[in-house]
Amino acid sequence: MSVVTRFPPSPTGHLHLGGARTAIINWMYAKQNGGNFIVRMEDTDKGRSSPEFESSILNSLNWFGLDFEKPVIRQSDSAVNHRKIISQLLDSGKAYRCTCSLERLEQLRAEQRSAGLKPRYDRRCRDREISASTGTPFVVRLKIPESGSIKFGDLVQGSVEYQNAELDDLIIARSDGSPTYHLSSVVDDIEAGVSHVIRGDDHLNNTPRQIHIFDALNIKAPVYGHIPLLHSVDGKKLSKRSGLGNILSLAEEGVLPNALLNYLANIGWSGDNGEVHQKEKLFEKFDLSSISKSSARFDINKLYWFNQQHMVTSPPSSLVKIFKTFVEESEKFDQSFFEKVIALYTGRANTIKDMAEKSFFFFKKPSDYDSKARQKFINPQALIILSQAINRLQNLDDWNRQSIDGELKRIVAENDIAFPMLGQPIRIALSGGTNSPDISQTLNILGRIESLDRMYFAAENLRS
RNA sequence: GUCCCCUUCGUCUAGAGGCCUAGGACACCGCCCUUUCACGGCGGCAACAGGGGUUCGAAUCCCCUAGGGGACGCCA
Repeated sequence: MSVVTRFPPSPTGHLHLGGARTAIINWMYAKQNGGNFIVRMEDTDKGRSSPEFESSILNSLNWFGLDFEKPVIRQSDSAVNHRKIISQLLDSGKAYRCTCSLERLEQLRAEQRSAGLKPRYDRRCRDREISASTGTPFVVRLKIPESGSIKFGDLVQGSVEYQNAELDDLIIARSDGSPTYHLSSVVDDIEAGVSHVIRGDDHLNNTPRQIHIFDALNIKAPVYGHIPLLHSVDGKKLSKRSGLGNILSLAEEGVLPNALLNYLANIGWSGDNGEVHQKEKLFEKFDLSSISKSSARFDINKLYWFNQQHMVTSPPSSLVKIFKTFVEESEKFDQSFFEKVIALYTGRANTIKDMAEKSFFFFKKPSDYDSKARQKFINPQALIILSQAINRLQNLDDWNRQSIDGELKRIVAENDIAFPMLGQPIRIALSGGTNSPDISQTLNILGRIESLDRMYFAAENLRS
């Protein structure tokens, strides 16, 4: 049997982290087993679905680099098939028409609840043989056996058993004839030959109902795997409010897709001992059956750590494009300049955005000087040494890291001062503050003209 | 309320009766490296939810309690 997994978002919102995780796991499972991964838009809720969300979700998937079968299936396209199946179920006596009103259902639930029972449909219409031409609106419900149980093996949860007595006769068609989620989901899975349904464990309770639909259709149910939900830092279910409603916002911060992928795969699973891996390596090692059954919290710090690791191992040239989006007037600088700056900063930043913020002075003269830094390192003597450095660097034969470094060391030795006495004023002149990478590297990359210009300007303006 | 699932350092987890003085990773703290900021190296802090059993022996098996999550829609 060939493996087919699926990711069925409803286009009623952006792709959030929880959804991204189930998508990734489905994708990995398919890859691991040489199968196919399909994406199906569950857009039957016309009121809430929108094309904007649909493309946002697809964009997110593409950003991750998860390849899925084309074209993307749209549930609304198979409405005819769904209706056919519904009448087939009706004809075979596996389903029945129910004319109970919404009001009655609501009242029934209220009564059951107050009696300490689980709210369930009481099957009043089950044996009433209501015809299609009754005149009153009706829904179609599936006949669920009143006794016995449904048992299935779950890739994550292990062996799961539900008593049929806990279930009620679920609605498979609304009074307007349209199919409900359970039915369309099952029918579409059959249609697409889905072999493995891997989804959030909020669907675990739905599974016995769906298996009953498969049974009624005389078709073998797929293999299930219910992964625990991802929670936000406060332990609650992830929501748009927690700021993680859209994974594209992480992309905008400069989180690398592979880093997020790596992090997401490592939640609830450490068969890999938390190692850093690129996408291709990840699905070789990932093991669905060893994923934890308890829900996990999203930890931005760990994500940042993974991101840094991935930045460090990525060739700087591959980061230029994203990096540029954070730099003003980026067209003024060439590719190799970007690469040099990035190489200098990969180990010093959590995200590309962070990197751009920390290295801003490579692209823009500092507009002011940090007052604490001034106080600590700028004094008459420091200014004299700075001027001396300007002269010496101006006349340096070669402008490269070694020659600059050698010259600076000579100046320090001749003046018999500690290196910071020279280094920090230069740093302040170049960057506006006291934090920067290695000073000779910084001078080297910034270039002779720009460096001297900044130092000269600083020597003049730091006087007061 | 009812049904289902879960519970090991702050967080993610290792752990399938003796290998556990409970291991790793992130975060945090300290030291080293160092010319600042980082990286890196070394070290530290820190957990078996509680209570009963079973057993020579329990983080691991059983029961109860508590806490957390999910589900109970003519949403998906």
